[in-house]
Amino acid sequence: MTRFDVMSPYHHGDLRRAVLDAAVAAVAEQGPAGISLRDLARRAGVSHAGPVHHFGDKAGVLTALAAEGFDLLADALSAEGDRDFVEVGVAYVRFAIEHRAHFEVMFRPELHRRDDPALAAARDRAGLLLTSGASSVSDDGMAGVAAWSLMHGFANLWLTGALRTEHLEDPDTAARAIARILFPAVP
Amino acid sequence: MTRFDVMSPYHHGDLRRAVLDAAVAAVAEQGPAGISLRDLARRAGVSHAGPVHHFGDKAGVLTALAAEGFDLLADALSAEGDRDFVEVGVAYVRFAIEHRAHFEVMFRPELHRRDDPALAAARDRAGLLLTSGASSVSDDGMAGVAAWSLMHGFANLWLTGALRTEHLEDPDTAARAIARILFPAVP
DNA sequence: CAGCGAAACTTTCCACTGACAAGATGCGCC
DNA sequence: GGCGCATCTTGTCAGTGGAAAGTTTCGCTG
Repeated sequence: MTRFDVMSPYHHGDLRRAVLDAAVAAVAEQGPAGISLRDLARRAGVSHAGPVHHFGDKAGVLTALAAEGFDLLADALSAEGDRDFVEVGVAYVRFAIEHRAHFEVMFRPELHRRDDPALAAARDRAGLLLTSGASSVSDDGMAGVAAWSLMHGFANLWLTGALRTEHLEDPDTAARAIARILFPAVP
Repeated sequence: MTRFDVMSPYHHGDLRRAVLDAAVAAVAEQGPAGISLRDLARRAGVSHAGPVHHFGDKAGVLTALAAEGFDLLADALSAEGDRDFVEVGVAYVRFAIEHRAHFEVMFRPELHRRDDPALAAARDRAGLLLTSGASSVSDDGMAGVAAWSLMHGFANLWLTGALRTEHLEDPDTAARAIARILFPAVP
């Protein structure tokens, strides 16, 4: 970030990335509903209309953030391979917690443009990895829906704090435990 | 609602209820993030500062809505009895879809005051019904967490539209199908 | 290397929102 | 009958999203 001494107020360098980073920080601090486009501009060090050029409007920022999130999720899932579904499920929960800001925006369709091409592509890529992992277990695809629902629900309940009353250890082992309830047979 | 001809602009009659009803309608139309306190006031037919007296601020409205939602959920769950967990799970999903506005606000802690007494009481009541239903199946309580996660995740994925690609019939039968995967033994 | 068009960012402006303060009204209670 | 207080209104202010128009710099063409 040597932009303050060498660059003029125009041409930030990589404003798009700076705004997305600022959005991650802002969402982590105050939730997806509390973010302000002008605050993102301030964090990035540009005027309040700077981000508009790259994203169009506020929904554009969150759309880009969601697309980036689905790409990161697909990376995290494919890194786990397709061998054990339990570990894929644990990776899903770990992603939701480590990339909380992305995850929260990804599943808020009212906050972004769900027909955005980049978003749709990233979402389809992650969706394929999710369903293919458990489709081999059953035939009608319901097992895949159940597996996704289980891990998605646990991640959501954990993030919203609904499970804090239970004496759960870390989310990793808890996620593994409930995944093993659904898929007890590990070859 | 005969207030327009008999009542003066002051003393609405039941403004608290009118604002909550307006909030349900507004959340259903544009999501929990898009609602405006002034719009709720307009829908209820009062000035823009009318609701403040009853709810304090915007978070107060959503807190009251969340508390009402947990009460409705507890009613729906206890109406199903505690005999078959599968049917309790189906009732959970049905509630999420039929009372979508309530459900979406209930699990957005950043939108309301989570330490509100009425909200905490309603949430604890519903939480007790949720965990007790499946705790008899297992011993360490993990089965209860798994059951809640499964139905909560399915409801969320259904509401966000993430499952629309699959050729699922109605949510009721789909929810029953995945609940039976987790609890195959129905006495 | 000059200049020209487009991209990147700024400034200005408007309608709307949340929150607060102060005022107006009418219900209930003595 | 009048007084206190809950209820609702009006007025105001800072902050926000978005659009329009202006300014500066990049990069390409000649």
